[in-house]
Amino acid sequence: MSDVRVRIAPSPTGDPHVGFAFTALFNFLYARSNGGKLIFRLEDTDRARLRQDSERRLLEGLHWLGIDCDEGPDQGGMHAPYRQSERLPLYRDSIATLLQGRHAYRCFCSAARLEALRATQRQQKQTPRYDRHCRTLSPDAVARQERQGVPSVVRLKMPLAGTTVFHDELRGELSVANSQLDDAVLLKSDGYPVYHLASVVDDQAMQISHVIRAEEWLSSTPKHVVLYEALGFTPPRFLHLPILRNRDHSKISKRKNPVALRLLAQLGILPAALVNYLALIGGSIEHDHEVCDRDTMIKSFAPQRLNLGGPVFDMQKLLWLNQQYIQNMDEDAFVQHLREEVLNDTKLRRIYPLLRTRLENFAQFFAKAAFFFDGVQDYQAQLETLQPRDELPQVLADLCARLENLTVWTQANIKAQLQAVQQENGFKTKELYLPLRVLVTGSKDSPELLPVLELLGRELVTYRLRCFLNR
RNA sequence: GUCCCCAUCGUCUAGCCCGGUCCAGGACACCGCCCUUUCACGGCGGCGACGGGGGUUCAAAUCCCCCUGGGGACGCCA
Repeated sequence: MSDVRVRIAPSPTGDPHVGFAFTALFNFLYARSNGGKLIFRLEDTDRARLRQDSERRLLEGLHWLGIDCDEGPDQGGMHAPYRQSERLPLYRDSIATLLQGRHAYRCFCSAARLEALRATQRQQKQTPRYDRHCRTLSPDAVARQERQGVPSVVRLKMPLAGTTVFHDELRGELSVANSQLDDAVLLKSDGYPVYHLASVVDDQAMQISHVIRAEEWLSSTPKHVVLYEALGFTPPRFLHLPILRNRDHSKISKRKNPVALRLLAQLGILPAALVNYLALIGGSIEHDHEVCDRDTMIKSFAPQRLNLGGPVFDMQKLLWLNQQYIQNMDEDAFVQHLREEVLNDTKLRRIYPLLRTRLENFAQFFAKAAFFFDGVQDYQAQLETLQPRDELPQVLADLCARLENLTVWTQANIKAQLQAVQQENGFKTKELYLPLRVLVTGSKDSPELLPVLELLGRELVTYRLRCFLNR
């Protein structure tokens, strides 16, 4: 039995995407190849950005990928609860300890003041940083403000001099001058902890041995190390994973790639192929065995092999791998997959009302319903015959953004957005609906638009719009 | 702007730690040929990279420094 304990710790703010899958997979492989434990922890300390069914989707995403955790909110464990919103007392205790040990202080600065401060600093080309206005407040002054009910946060009192050194499993010894570090907020005025505090406290409490997370956290690791020490903890080992990129090398985004796991599934990607692909670009498998099953992956897993340059997410190679997997399926698996994932009853029943009046025979089903199944539509020729208005791209970009932010994906809500966009831009109904129909279904001859949009789902609709906008 | 990380074909990478076997190997994509009534699969071949400059050394993709380039962080978001 090993004492390796790693965690997957997403925040429930949206749909699980490939970056999440990449980090999750690496943690999974790390745990399984070392006989360790994998913990799922929900970092739900931001109630403003919290999305209702996000937790469920994250769990579904992991399940789809075949990444099973040993402890988590759905299955429990000896360090329950696994939702940070249910662990508030723990963070308050830590705050009390820090305050008592003078490692932290109360700050009464308003959001407006901080914003103004940052604006000036930016303007003067200085590093935006808290000016430590409240760091030297006298106990009396603090007590007075508290009595008056002025909202406050708790900040970490960073050492002013010296250097913080830590070790990254892939990069070796890293260090940063303490003078570069900010007095970060640890506890928000709503009583919820900020990521830095919550993750440090929980990683300690849950006896996490290795913090494996994306590289965007690398620069805040010194802060965490100071926190660990202020709390009297020994820091875990750190391993920072490169960030996936778009073709232009920017941080991967849904704007430029089909990143949502649900979308990838809709595009017909097998989870095993995705996992294989992520392991491949993550250096997790031996390069001369590109097609690699999970057991081999676990057996030959060698984190040191990981390339530190952020890999470009290459849909073409993913599709090639997917093809390999389909090719290697036996007859039963092939038929079963088609029946359960592609042409399942639920889907057919949803298509039924849209298509039943449009078929002269059942052979036409595949031609007329193809756009429900295929990823990319060949719309070019059809679109040209419509002679769309020049403003169409901007209008559709606007629409796309609106659809993305729609809280609930229903026909009524979609219609409201369509109408708003149409009115604001002075488009006739036909001028908007017809091109939209062609872009989304590949044809003018397709079922009623709103039900189609609803059925296709947000991911696929916005993906197809993006394909047009990025063309 | 400040700090941090990174750097081999268009993309993913092998090689780098322990310098010579590398005029740099594989995969995707692309191009050509073969197979094939077609297309795909498969087979064969082609195109294509050590970012630049200084060192160290008999010898550098490999070690060191500088530059350049790319990325990330700088929120009462994670």
